[in-house]
Amino acid sequence: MKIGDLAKQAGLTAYTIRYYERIGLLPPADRHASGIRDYDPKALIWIGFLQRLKTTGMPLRDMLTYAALRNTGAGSIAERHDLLVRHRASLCARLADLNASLVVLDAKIASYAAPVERTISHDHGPQ
Amino acid sequence: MKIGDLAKQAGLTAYTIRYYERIGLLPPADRHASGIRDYDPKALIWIGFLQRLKTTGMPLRDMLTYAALRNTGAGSIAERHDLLVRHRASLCARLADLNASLVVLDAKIASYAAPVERTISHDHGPQ
DNA sequence: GCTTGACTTAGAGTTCGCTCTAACCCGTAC
DNA sequence: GTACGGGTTAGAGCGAACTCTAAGTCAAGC
Repeated sequence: MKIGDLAKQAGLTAYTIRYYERIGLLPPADRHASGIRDYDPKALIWIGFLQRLKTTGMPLRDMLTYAALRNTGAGSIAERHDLLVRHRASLCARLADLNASLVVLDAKIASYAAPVERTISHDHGPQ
Repeated sequence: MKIGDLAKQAGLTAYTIRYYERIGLLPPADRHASGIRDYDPKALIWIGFLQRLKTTGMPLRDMLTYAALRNTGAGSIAERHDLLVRHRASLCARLADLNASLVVLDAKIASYAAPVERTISHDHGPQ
């Protein structure tokens, strides 16, 4: 699987994949004789997980930490577990924050909705 | 109220407040005779709302649109309402996405938790 | 009357996460 | 055998949202 195919399937660009490899987020890919990167479809699973971490707001440097631990093998499982638990906590905090913001937003929308009707009936209404 | 006080109360820096004024997110502040910005405490309410929009992922340029509408007065209420409704939808989408990610994260954590216990009992456990 | 510290401005610098360019190579189809 | 559509590299550029610097002004306290 060439980099272009992997990129398409992952919803990334080839630039991004090379960038991830460069900073160490993806392991160096196997190469064809001519130097072209040749990916195992399993790479998609790892990339998918990275995308999850990303959408939940984890910065690349923390993903790097996680990736580095992963490369050290089973001995780092406890540390990886802890890292994810900490990330889970920050995700929950953000969820709570966003839910609170949703309430504020709804209140604001409601406060606009009523006056809009009044304005319409004053300015353009049937009477 | 000087810019430093406002900054402290809003949890921003004076740099950020001047930046917001420069790009049009905050109205030009009143000035002392000597040119120093003199804020009405009401500015805090507006800044607080901007921070809500920010934490819910609205980019500054959309806040600028909203601020510009607000400056045109009551005639823009319907538009402001629509802008917030659209933002609400994107917030809900993000909440759904994050909740889904939380499930994935929990699964991953669970998959680590079991092996960790096994590892502990093999390597350092009482038996 | 001088120091201190907060203010002013324009504009440069920083961080993050890409995104692209330039210059090159290489295998396949026609 | 050549054009094309990929691939390769190092490194520059970008957009967002600040963050800070430089050079200067000014008011209050000692």
